[in-house]
Amino acid sequence: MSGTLTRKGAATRQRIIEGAAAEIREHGVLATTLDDIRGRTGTSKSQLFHYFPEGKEQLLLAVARHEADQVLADQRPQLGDLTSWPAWSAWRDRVVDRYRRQKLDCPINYLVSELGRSTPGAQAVVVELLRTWQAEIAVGIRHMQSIGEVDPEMDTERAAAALLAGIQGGVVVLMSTGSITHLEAALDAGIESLRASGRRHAPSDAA
Amino acid sequence: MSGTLTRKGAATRQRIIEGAAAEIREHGVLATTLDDIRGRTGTSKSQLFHYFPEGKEQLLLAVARHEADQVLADQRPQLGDLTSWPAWSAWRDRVVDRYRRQKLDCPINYLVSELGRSTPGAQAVVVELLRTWQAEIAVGIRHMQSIGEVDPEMDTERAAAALLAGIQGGVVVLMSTGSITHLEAALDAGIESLRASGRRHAPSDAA
DNA sequence: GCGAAAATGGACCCGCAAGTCCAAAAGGGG
DNA sequence: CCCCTTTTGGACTTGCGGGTCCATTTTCGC
Repeated sequence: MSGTLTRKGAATRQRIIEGAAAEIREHGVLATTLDDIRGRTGTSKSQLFHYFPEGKEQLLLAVARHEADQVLADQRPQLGDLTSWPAWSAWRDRVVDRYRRQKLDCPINYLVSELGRSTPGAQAVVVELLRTWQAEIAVGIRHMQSIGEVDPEMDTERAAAALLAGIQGGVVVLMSTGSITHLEAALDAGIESLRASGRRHAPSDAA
Repeated sequence: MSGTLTRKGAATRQRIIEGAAAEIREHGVLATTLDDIRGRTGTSKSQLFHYFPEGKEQLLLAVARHEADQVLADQRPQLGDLTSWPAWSAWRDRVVDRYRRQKLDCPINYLVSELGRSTPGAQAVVVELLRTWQAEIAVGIRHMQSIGEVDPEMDTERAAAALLAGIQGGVVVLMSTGSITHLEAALDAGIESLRASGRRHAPSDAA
């Protein structure tokens, strides 16, 4: 893997990343060995090191990037279209659904707890994910302010941060206990808080 | 370790747990080996297995219990006394402070992501911690309802769940990015939401 | 103080999983 | 069709870390 990459090579590389991601989702990073990945993807040890010369860490980082992209992709298009209360509600349902389906894993959480500490690269991936996520929520809030549905005095970034924190915490609780109610409660509370601020400021019936 | 445990033995056992906890807080579970613990606590391999015959997992579980207790202990007495808005504020500060100090680790988070999946015991520890935590918050909310500071119609458990999720998420973000603003924002938003509900329902000046 | 039980030291074993190596098999441009 | 590059297979090495064992010392009830 010195610059050039055959069509076949690129496919293999991608297969490795996706296979590794799946394996990790099922069994956790800790329990996932290169041999597991090798077995699942039908590749050989040399291929793993051919495409990821720096070893496991590099592979995990690639997986992390892939999963981080996925997290946001799974919220589209709703996340990019928070322009009415029904739209917010649709996004809320989308998020809940996404995590309800794959309750066991959170690609990002292990990322933080295992790679994050050691690898600066992993840190960066997570920071970027959270930054983007929060920014998109903030855009939505600002839009609601512009149409008079949210208190214009509200600190947009801080509100977005609180909502994002609620989501993250909801996911953590989901992973810990298997219960999705915290995620739902956090999302509902966050959104309701936005609506309430709007009603307080300029009571326009928005339902 | 067959039932009896000398005074000295008990001390050693405790030293091992605390040393292991510290080691894990500094370097993460993944990077902590029995030899690290042995070195740090000035013990020998045989002692580790003497006190934790089932091996590393048993030791980690003991550490988990210890850390879980610590989490709640660090919030006392404020957590048990959420009886006025200043008290809520004091608790909020206490939580923020606690996590500001040890930003790197969250004993519970690794617990979830690494032990949780494999060990049913670890799962139980976390569930219990979250349950207790939420219950105490709920008691605080109910008290505020009883003195007319929070909307009596509010679903107490759900509100407590949302607040708890915000905290957890704030901690996760802190660990990922090193920024504590999310934790602060989540706490502030959650508490403010409670206060707002009270003002809406029965506007008694509570500042 | 004496003997049993507990506590300790540390050498040793063993398996697993990351990483290395080389040689063989596509693949693909000219 | 030829040669060079990429891709692949899989055996092998190596180190690390969990776990075992036994001999020795300390503790403690009587």
